[in-house]
Amino acid sequence: MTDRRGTTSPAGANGRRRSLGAARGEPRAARQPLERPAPLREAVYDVIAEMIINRELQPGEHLVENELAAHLGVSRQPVREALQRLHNEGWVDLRPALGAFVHVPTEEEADQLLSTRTLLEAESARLAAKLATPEQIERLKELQSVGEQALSDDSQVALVAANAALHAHVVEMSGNKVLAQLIAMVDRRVRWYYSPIARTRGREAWDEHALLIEMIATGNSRRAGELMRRHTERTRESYHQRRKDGEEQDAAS
Amino acid sequence: MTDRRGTTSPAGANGRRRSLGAARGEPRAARQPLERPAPLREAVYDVIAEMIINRELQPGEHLVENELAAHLGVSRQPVREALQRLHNEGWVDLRPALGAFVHVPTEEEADQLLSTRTLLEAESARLAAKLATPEQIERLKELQSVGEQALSDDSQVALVAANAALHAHVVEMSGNKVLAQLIAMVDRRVRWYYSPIARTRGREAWDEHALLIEMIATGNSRRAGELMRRHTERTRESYHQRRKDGEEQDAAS
DNA sequence: GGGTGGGCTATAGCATACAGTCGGCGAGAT
DNA sequence: ATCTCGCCGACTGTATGCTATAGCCCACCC
Repeated sequence: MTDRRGTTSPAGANGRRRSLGAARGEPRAARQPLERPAPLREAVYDVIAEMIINRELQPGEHLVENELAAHLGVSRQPVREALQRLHNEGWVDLRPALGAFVHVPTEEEADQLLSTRTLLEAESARLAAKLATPEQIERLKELQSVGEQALSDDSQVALVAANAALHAHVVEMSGNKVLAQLIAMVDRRVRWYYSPIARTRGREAWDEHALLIEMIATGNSRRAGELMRRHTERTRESYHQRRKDGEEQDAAS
Repeated sequence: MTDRRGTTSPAGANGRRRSLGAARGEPRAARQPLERPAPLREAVYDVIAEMIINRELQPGEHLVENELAAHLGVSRQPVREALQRLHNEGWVDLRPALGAFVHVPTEEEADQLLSTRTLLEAESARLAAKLATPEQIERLKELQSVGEQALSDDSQVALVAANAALHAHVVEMSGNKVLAQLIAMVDRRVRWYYSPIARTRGREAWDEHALLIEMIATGNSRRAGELMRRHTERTRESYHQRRKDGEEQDAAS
């Protein structure tokens, strides 16, 4: 200890774990003085969450700390911390003395997530209609046209992104950060469950969006909330429908 | 340390924990429901959360890992993991390279938590009325009388506990685990904010409970939801009222 | 042949060690 | 006297080491 200047060998502990830096997209060559360290655990969290969402890690799969650490080029410590956080947010189950397993979604859970989301999103729309500023409404309309464009282009990826952006903006307009936090949590998991079965509802959904924006713009909070409720409710129905279709398809094949 | 399980075992490759296994295993069929070691991090989490709730740790206070670890007789590792979880649940802020600080509640945040709670609790009451079984309704009435008893005894502690138990049971009756999880999260923080300012509303609140239970028992979901909404809304109002009173008192003193 | 217990291996949980960074404080310069 | 710069202590972030446990395999017993 206290070997600050004198004995610090310059050769020790330098180029390591750079691969992760690249993985989380750090194209900068020059550094800014204000640049925060950005803890490794954050990067690890992002990577693992990503792998879970796009099914690189299957539900039920055992996540071995050593493997992940080796794979990512870091020690077990940041991996553990990332797993903790993933656990808190419902992505993985942590069985004492056994470790982390990718959470296995159940149909019941998906349904509860979807209906809870309906509740929260409807409230956010209601509040948004109450508090909307002209700039925010303008922004909403922009996002709507982005979605329309994606629809014309028939670009699923862009459509999903536009949809998320629009909903996120409504949530932000509600001004309720607690609500926003809960929606963010629920929403990500919804997307995870939902993704293998269905994509956006397309035309129909964006027509509903247009109407919703109209209500928000005119400050009709009651109808805005109601519309959003129905809107997300339909998404829920389409989830069940497509899941059923999927089963039938499975049975047929 | 070493006050947990007997940790002074010689690292011998042969003399493994035979004796302990036999002692714990006992004959057959006796136990082993799910006896798990219960990770240290859990215990640490509970202790720290408790300290935050009852103001042993003041808002804004810097939580130094070493101090906590020494105080609790464990290493920094479990402490760090507990802090992670506390961060995810909004109890502490984690500033990179600076460490953990007890979250400083703002009035805006308290209000948003209270109104979000209103939304969630109302929904849980609505669902509870829809799905209630006779046994659950019976249990509700029991809890109500426990509350009435506490009211007669003028026991604040018992009253708070009874109130929490009743609400928790309604939530459980809703059958929606996602909703329950969100409410649990929001509710604990509400209690934290609320506790220094106000206690339960007493008589009034329990009259409202009685009516609510009536609606749940008769399966009137619409009115049950509405009642719960008003019920928690009044709690919110009383929060603002008492906070204002407190300010005036502060100014006067 | 089937059940049972011992031992082995892999892995989580916890502890310790090390390195980098932040903020403060004081000595020296202006 | 005030400002600046470099040193220092403290603490976090990361890595590594150690130990106990869970689950499995196989040998052994019935």
